[in-house]
Amino acid sequence: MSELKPPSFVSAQMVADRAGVSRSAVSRTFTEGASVSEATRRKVMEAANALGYHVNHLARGLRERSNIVCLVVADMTTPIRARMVDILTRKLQASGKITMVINTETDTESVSAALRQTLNYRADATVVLSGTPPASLIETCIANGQQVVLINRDERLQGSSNLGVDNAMAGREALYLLRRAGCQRLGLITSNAGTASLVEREEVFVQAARDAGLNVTVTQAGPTSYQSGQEAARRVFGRSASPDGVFCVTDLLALGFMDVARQEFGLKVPDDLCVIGFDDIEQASWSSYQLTTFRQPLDPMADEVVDLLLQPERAVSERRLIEPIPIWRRSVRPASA
Amino acid sequence: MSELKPPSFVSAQMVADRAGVSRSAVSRTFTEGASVSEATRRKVMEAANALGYHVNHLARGLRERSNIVCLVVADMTTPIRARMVDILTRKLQASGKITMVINTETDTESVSAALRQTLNYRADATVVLSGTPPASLIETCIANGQQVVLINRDERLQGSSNLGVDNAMAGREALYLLRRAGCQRLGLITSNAGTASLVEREEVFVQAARDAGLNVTVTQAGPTSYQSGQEAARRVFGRSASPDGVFCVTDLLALGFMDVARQEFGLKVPDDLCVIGFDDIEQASWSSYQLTTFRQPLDPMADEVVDLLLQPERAVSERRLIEPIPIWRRSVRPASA
DNA sequence: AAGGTAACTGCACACATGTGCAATACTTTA
DNA sequence: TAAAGTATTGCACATGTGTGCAGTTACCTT
Repeated sequence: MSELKPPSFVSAQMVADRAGVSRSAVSRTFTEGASVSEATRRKVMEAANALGYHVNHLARGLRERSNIVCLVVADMTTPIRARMVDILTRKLQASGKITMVINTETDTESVSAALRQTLNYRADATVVLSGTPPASLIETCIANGQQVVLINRDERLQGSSNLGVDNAMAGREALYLLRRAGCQRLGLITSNAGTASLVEREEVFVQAARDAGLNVTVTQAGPTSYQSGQEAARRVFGRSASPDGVFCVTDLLALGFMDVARQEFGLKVPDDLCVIGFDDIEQASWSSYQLTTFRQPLDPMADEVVDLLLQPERAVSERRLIEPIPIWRRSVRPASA
Repeated sequence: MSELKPPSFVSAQMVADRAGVSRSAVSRTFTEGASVSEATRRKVMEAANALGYHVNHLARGLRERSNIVCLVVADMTTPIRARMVDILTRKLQASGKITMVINTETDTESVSAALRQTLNYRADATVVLSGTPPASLIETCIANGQQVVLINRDERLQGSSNLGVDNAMAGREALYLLRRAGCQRLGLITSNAGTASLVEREEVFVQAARDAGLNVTVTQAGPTSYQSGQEAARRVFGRSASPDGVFCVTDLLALGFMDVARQEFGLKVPDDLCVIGFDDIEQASWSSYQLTTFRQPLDPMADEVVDLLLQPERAVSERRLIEPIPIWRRSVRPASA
């Protein structure tokens, strides 16, 4: 569409001409461990600085690894996602990679387009934070020698590395905490996202309750957000048999739920109502909330991702599970009254 | 350090061989508007799909524009930054660009490294969301034909496009709202970040108050965060002559400030204390806060950035100012009692 | 001083692409 | 049917690197 002139960058040849050496000398000057005499190196550096030369990583990427890692992510404004992107880009950078962010919707078509971009730019690896990539494209990535790491998507896709938090543990522990607090009528709040992680937390919680002879009212609101949490609370407390202990599969849901429960229904947390979330986003620690929750250990997870990328042979297809960390705050009573 | 084999991608030559045509034919098949017969195009597409071929954008980037845009950003977990990154990546993608995110600290050394990466990857353009890039590097970028867009950094750097919100307007309006609410003792809460934007909001507010014959107590806490807002509140209300109306240069500061004022000092908002923020992050609208604030119109700003990139001739060095939108909520009294 | 060795340098190739130019195949017109 | 015109194709070049290989230089040892 646009016939824009490409930017005119300075090439190694120009530097070589100015320094009066061969282009190879320039290349070697900028290559770790290559053999160049101190004299030529100095001449080259001088010319390079004068001209403002910077090695072209695109061209370099033609011969060897591109050092590009693609990050496929949706819902980037969600606090937990923002933190993950932050930490990942940081750690990837620190290990010499550069991050391309592809912002998708969670629908498959959109993710497919993202995966194609990954291939177009010859990324060494693709990290998928959200959405469900189609198996066929994953295979293409892997066939081309790319590494694929899926985070918190537990669809087992052949050849990709999987990494996620132990949702089952959170579901069981949440139930334990609520029971210990003496809650009689349990509730579970989830979104309609249908992500495997969310579903797993829900199912384990409900099953564990059933095993203990307790019933759970499941409420499914809209997308994973504060507003959905509010709406869920209005639905839950707008009728009889309202719960006195709820597990929200996400902190955002929990915070919206708490606000409506307190402000619109006059409930006291944790006296009348105990609330547990999941993620440990920053807002959960704010003094208005003090939400008991499970922290996703993002730092160790990101470390694990970087490790996988640096040592591809470690990339077993078996799923790596990381334990979430229970964060005890004041939205749950310590023991039954 | 690592002698990792580069991924083995399928090239246009392989497709050509399989389809029994020349490599040019393959190239033209994937080039908009090039001349290829329907028959060969079909043969090529078939071979390409069978092999899983994807055009190498790195190689393409050698001859023409790379379509890469670098986003230099710090404090990515801040809600306002996360939203900006989200919106920008989205819009850039929609206009055929791909985004490289470079996560920096705000210190100059770190930003310099980021700018060098930009040059290494032959980005068409660099968008700086945070930090202050050194003028010399900006010049290098521009000399190489790159476009540089600085957002909310009003250091006027020669040749770069500048874009930001009208901080002065917000400062003046904040004062007006507080005075109309009948506030007598004004306070201003700021961070120690020292960003030009923050400083400008502060100075305009203080000056406007002075012009009206009012005094303002300025409190400078730590970095721009909820915790700094809390700390500021403890400092402010822990002594005599505490304010009954404050302008916090950032929503995060305002929310922390409000929480401590209400929970630790028993103040009622807006009855005893009026609070105004800036940014309109999502949490400002949460029912626990209902913060009156000024919205950064991120969508129009991002549109403007994309426009600038697509029409470089529009990139005047003059600064583009966008008006923040006053968002009226309940943290300020509508009129004096 | 001769010979051997180690350090350095430059040539040429490979990497994957887009396109100008000339050659060829096909279609239309007189 | 021939000529003229048009659509398609392939060659070869250019883009900027890194590196194997061979050739050159400097230095050290005997």
